[in-house]
Amino acid sequence: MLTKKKQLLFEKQAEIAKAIAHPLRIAIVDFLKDGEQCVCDIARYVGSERSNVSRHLSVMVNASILEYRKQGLKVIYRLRTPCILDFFACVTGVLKQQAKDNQKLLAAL
Amino acid sequence: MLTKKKQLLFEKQAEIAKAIAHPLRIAIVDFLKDGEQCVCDIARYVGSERSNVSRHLSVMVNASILEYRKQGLKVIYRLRTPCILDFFACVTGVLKQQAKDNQKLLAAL
DNA sequence: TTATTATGTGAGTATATAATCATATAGTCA
DNA sequence: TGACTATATGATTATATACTCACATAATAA
Repeated sequence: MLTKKKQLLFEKQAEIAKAIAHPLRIAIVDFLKDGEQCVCDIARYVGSERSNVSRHLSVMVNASILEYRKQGLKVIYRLRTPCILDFFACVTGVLKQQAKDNQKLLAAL
Repeated sequence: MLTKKKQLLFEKQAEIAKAIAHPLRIAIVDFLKDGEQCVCDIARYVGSERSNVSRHLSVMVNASILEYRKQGLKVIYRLRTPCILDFFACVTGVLKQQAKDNQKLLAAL
C-alpha cells in the first residue's frame, strides 16, 4: 500500500509534469534552451497572444521550471532546470518506438 | 517562428507528458519499476477503484509508456520505457530546489 | 450449464485547464 | 505631465480530464 509520504511526493511530481505537458509550454522550453528571452519574443516565436503566453510562463515559474528577471519594461525568462531537456530525449525515444510500431502494423496489413 | 514540423513534435511530446502527469499514474509507474503487475494488485497498491485504474492504465498504454500481456483472467502491465524513470530523477531535483527556496524564504522572514 | 472473478467501457457529473477579451500595472520617453 | 509599450490578471467561455456507478466481456472452475 502507498504511504502518505510517497503519495505527497507523487502529487508534487505530477504538478511539475503537468507544468510541462502542453505543446505551447514545450515550445517555450525549446526556445529557451539556447538562452533567455523576453515575453514579447517568446510570444512572437510561439505565435500566440501575450496574455496567454504570460499565463503559461507563470505556470512554469510556479513549478520552478523557469525563472525570470526584469529589465526595464521587459521581463526576461530563462530555464531553471536544464535536466528538463533530458526528459525530451526520453520522450523522443518513446515517439520513435511509436513510429516503429506503426510501421510494423502497416507492414502487417 | 515555430515550424509546422516542430509544432507537431511538441504536440506529440505534450501528449506523452500528459500521460505521466497524474499522481496516480506516477504511483503506478513507481510500482511497476520493480516488475510487472496485474490490474488487481496495482489497484490495491494505489488504493483506487479498478475501473479508474484501468482507465489510467489505458492512457499510459496509448502513450507507449506501458505495455501488457494477458494471463488467464488477469492482465499484467509493465513499463515499456524505462527512461521515464530518469524523468523522475530530474523532477526530484526540481523539488529539492523548491524546498531550498522555501528554506531561504523562511530564513528571510 | 451457472457462478465467480478480473478487466474494460458507456454515461453522467464534477472539476481543472486553456484561450480570449478587457483592463490594470508599471517602466520609459518626450 | 501624458502617450506609449510590455507584461500581468480578472472574468468569461469552451474544452478536457477524472471519478463513480452500472453494465458488458471474457476466462475459469464447479
